[in-house]
Amino acid sequence: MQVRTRFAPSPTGMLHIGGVRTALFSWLYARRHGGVFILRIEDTDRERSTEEATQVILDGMKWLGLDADEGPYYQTKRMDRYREVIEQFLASGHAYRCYCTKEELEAMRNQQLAAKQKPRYNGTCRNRKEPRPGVEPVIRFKNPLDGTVVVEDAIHGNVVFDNAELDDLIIARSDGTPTYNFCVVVDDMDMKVTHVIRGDDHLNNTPRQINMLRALGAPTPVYAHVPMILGADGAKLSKRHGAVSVLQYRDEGYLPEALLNYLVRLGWSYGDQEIFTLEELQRVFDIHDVNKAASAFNPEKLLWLNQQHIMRAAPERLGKLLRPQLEALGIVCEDEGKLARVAKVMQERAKTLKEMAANSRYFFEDVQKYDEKAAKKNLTAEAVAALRLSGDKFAKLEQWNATSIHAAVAEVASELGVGLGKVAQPLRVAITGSAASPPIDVTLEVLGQEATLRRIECAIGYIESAAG
RNA sequence: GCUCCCAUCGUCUAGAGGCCUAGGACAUUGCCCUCUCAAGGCAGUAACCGGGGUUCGAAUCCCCGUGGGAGCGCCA
Repeated sequence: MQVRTRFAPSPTGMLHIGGVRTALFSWLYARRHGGVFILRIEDTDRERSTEEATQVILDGMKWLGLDADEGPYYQTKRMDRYREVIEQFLASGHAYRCYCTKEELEAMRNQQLAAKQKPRYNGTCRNRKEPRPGVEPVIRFKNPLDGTVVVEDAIHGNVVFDNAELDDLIIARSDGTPTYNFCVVVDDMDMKVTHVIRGDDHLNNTPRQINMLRALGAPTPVYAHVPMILGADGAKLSKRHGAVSVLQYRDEGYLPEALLNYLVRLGWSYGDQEIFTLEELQRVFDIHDVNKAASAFNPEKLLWLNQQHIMRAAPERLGKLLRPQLEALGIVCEDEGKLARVAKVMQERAKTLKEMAANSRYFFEDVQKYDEKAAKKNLTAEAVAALRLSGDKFAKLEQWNATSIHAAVAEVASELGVGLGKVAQPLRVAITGSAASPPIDVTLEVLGQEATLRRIECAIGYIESAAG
């Protein structure tokens, strides 16, 4: 039997990392088993669904590379089908019209709550024969009154629910529109979903869905209720830490494979391995190995993983991704070769592409302003000799590469009788404006001879004017 | 309130009764490497929620607490 999984977000809020992780698990499981991954947009709540949220889902999935084999399906386009099944339920006696008013329901609720009972519909209209004038009825599913439902969950094992705990849920509102739990059932059946992987906040909905599936004579899928993601403080995920659009991670300079790698390790592990490529994950991921407990989102580990993936990424690709980050800083560079060279020397010293861009300015524009502390320490009167001699030697270099530059710097140091640092640091500040950069030789190589000489002159001028 | 779920370092996790003096990773501290910043290497601090069982033996199995979470909508 072919595995068919689905990701079924509702576009009522922005797709965030919690949703992405369930999507990832579903996608991985389908890929691992050569199955089909379906994307379904659950937009039956027209009030709260937004075009923007739908677009974020689509763009986010695309950015992450979680490609769907089928869909996106939209529930709002399947209304005729839902009506058809409701009619079928009504005809078969699995559902009935309920004429209780919202006020009556509300009163019942309050009464039950006051009596410390679980609020449930009491079944008043279950056997009603005649309509009630003046009331547009809702349609309820006739849930079995006794017996138990066992949810066979791939993560939690068997979870048993008493039917007596369940009530007759509304499957169609008085305006005729179908409700969530019902639509899910019809969709999962029609789309032949074999594995329902979703957040464990849905575990309680599952027995109702199984009962409806049975009433339809449809097979029950394998369920896997994955634990939720908590905020860094252990509380519910909020905007402060992670409940933001996934696209924000792209804009902040995260690599999709890093975000995915981070999320997959939340509740899942494979020995002691921390860093995975997507190809590896597709090979080794198994939903049965997912933990039961919720886990807290840790931005620092995400940052570390992002850096690890940046270090492993191809410079050409990083260069392309660096470009928009630089543009956000007002730096335009169309030279892809140079962008790749910069990325190559910067890739093990940036946790995000955004940070890489911010620390790469000097490769693209002359130094506007020296870092105060760095200048005070390194752009001193004593440093002038080293700068001047370096400049002279650099000017004479015919081969401009790290090896020749390194040799020149070493010569300066030995001729002046000082350590390498006494030459490299002033150069670094002169060239980059700061005390931190890749090794001075590769930095200068990427920068180019002309700009190097210009900036050395500039720094000497700065020192002399500061002294005078 | 009722039902369901969950519980190992600060965080993510390994752990399927003896391999546990509880392992790895992030973070943190120190050291090494070093032209700076990183990266990397080495070392350190740090956990089985509590109580009862079962067993020769429990982080692992059972029960009861406690704590956290979810659901109980004409929301999804």
